[in-house]
Amino acid sequence: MNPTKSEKIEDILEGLTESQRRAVCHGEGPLLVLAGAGSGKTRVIIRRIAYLLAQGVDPYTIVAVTFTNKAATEMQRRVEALVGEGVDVSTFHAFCCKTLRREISVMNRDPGFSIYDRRDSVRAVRRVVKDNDLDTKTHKPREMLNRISNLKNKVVGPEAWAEEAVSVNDRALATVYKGYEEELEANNALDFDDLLLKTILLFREHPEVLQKYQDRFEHVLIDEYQDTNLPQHLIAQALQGKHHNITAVGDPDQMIYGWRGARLDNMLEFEHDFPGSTIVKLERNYRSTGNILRAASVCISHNLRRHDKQLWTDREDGPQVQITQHDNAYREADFVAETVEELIEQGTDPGQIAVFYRTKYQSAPLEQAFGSRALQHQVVDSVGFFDRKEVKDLRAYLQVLVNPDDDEACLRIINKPKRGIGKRSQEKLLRYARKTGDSILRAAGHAAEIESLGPRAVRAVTAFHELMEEIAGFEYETIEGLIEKIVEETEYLEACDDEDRRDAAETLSNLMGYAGQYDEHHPDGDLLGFLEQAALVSDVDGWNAGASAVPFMTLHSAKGLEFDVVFLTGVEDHLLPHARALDDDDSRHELDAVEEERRLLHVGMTRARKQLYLTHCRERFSQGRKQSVEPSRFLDELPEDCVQRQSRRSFKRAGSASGFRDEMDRAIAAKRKARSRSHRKAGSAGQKQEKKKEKPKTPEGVLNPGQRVNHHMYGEGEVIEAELDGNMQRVRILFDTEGEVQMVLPKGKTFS
DNA sequence: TAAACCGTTGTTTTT
DNA sequence: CAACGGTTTA
Repeated sequence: MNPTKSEKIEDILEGLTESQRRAVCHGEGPLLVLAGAGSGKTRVIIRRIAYLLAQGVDPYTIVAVTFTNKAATEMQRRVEALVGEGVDVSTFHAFCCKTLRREISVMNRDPGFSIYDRRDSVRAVRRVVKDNDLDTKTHKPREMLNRISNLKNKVVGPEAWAEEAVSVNDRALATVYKGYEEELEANNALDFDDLLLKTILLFREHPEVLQKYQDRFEHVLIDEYQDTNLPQHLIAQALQGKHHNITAVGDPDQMIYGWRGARLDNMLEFEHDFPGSTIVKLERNYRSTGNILRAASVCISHNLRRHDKQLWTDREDGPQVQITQHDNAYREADFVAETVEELIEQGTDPGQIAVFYRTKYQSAPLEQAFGSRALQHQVVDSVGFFDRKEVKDLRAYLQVLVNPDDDEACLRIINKPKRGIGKRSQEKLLRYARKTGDSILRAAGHAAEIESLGPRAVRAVTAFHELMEEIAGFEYETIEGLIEKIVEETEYLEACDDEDRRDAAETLSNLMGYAGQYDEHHPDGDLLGFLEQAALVSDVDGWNAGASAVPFMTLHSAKGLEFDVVFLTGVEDHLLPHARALDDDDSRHELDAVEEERRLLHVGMTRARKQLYLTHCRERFSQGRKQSVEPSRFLDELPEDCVQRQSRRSFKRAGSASGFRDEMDRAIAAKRKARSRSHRKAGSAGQKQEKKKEKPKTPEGVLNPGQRVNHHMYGEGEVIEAELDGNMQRVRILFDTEGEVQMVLPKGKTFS
């Protein structure tokens, strides 16, 4: 057509192999790309979108789906860089959310719906269980929600389940399921599963709506197809129903969300579900060195339920995979920090090193070890941030503004900060609201008419209602500004304990910062959009990949990423594979569960380009007790020629009960020393400390505000703030030349 | 009847 | 080790 077109297409195909090209240039009809780890699958999707656009396809007719928002923005950015125009890329949940906001009114639901996270859902289920006079001990809300979620993932609604339920337990579940759905509807809320499910129902019950989308989407592209569940598969199927141009990319060996309903069958039966499909296999790995790739391939080859696939590389062998054993998690963390320090000194960019673990709580010792060496790191855990109580409180205020029917949110904030509306009054309010069919907020407006409320409660509830009216009337330019106003108006911070206030203030200022970013990037965004984004974040979304800091993340979050150097910690039985995968009381088969854990390890290993470290401990604290642990059974399966095994255990000195000296020992010793010193100095001060509530503001003899320090990297500076946090002290130091730095040190440790 | 207190519980991974 | 639920206190 025009002269730049063929140039563009040449650019787009540049550097691609034959099979990658076949996928990128595929014409009409369904396409399945079976792409092994590191075989360039994301690249293939991006180039394929770019290729379609270069062919003159209207971006509006393309829908692309990724696993996380982060991957979505990244994909959009990279397509734009190639072709100069982007397409809309989102996650399944975000896509469904957008669609429902537009269309849900045909199902007689309000488009301003709230999105409930797991915690909100558990609370709702608990209320339903109680309302039905069921015992929360025998009918645990968490478990019931899990079962409900599983049913939703199988597209089994409450009515269908009620027909199937025979046993007492199952019938109770049917009751709760139905009640939970009613509760959601009354609150005008959808849970995560509903975003998918209601979209399916929308398409099923309103063919005219479905047709609109089928007409529109000439091309449907989906990444990480191995982790899609049944509802997602059905949505994909529905969307491609007219043009049949679906591209699904994935790797069955990287399916790690089976517990969330991911179905390998979506890929394995792709040809059946999408007649006339083409399959392209990508088996060449461009990412990892030979040793890493071979070790990972051998690892995954131990899975029985698997189609054989041989990944190959022509890259050099590189260093062997290092497997090290340590005494405990602190020494393990110390080893990681020490090695990272060496790597950085040798010129490795900290952002090209990553630390993975199976469970989030494993991050604590690592943070400590990195903090004490002043190594820049970031714990990738956005969801954790949005789970903080201050953040959830403020979000609930905003949520009630947007959706006054949301009783869950309203109950959360009705007495936060404390304003004299206790449990009893809340119950009365709730009962009244149920009776009249009003929301809690509306009921609060008629507090005086509720006979059971005493005069004091009536005053408190009315005051709350007036406060909410006031907030609803706020004029605001930015969401950041709105949050600030709410914090002021509610005197939220003033009501916090002295001890918590600093933390709360910091959390809220982070929230405002986040809101500020939203304001900036979404000039015409609204509160609804902000809340939606906050509700649908994934952990990695908050990771600043450009920062020169070592990311710490779970193996699940690591999917789709790659780094030069990878540390995989806690490779122990009961952690990886996790204990929950080893006991078979679950409905899922034990073998399946263990194989999923093996895939998880495989995902972690294949993230590494050049160097891979697998670490495990002899002992680990779990449930507050020290327990001896065994190396992961998976480690035995690795081929000896690719790995180097090493014990990094400390030897106990003869005659000494505490032979090895690690950070903990040193910290304890320093603390003892400090205490005895303060005993001498302040006489009874030490005894006071033994009493219940006398938390010392700053640790004795360690770092105190005002103190001058000298750090081996940052030089001289002054301590601004120091506070104890469990076994660590968090300090803020203003360095003379380097500016303000926050770090976490083991209790009792100074660095000069 | 609100709020502080205490014991028990259950602890993977996440859109 | 936290969050929740029940119990005591004021």
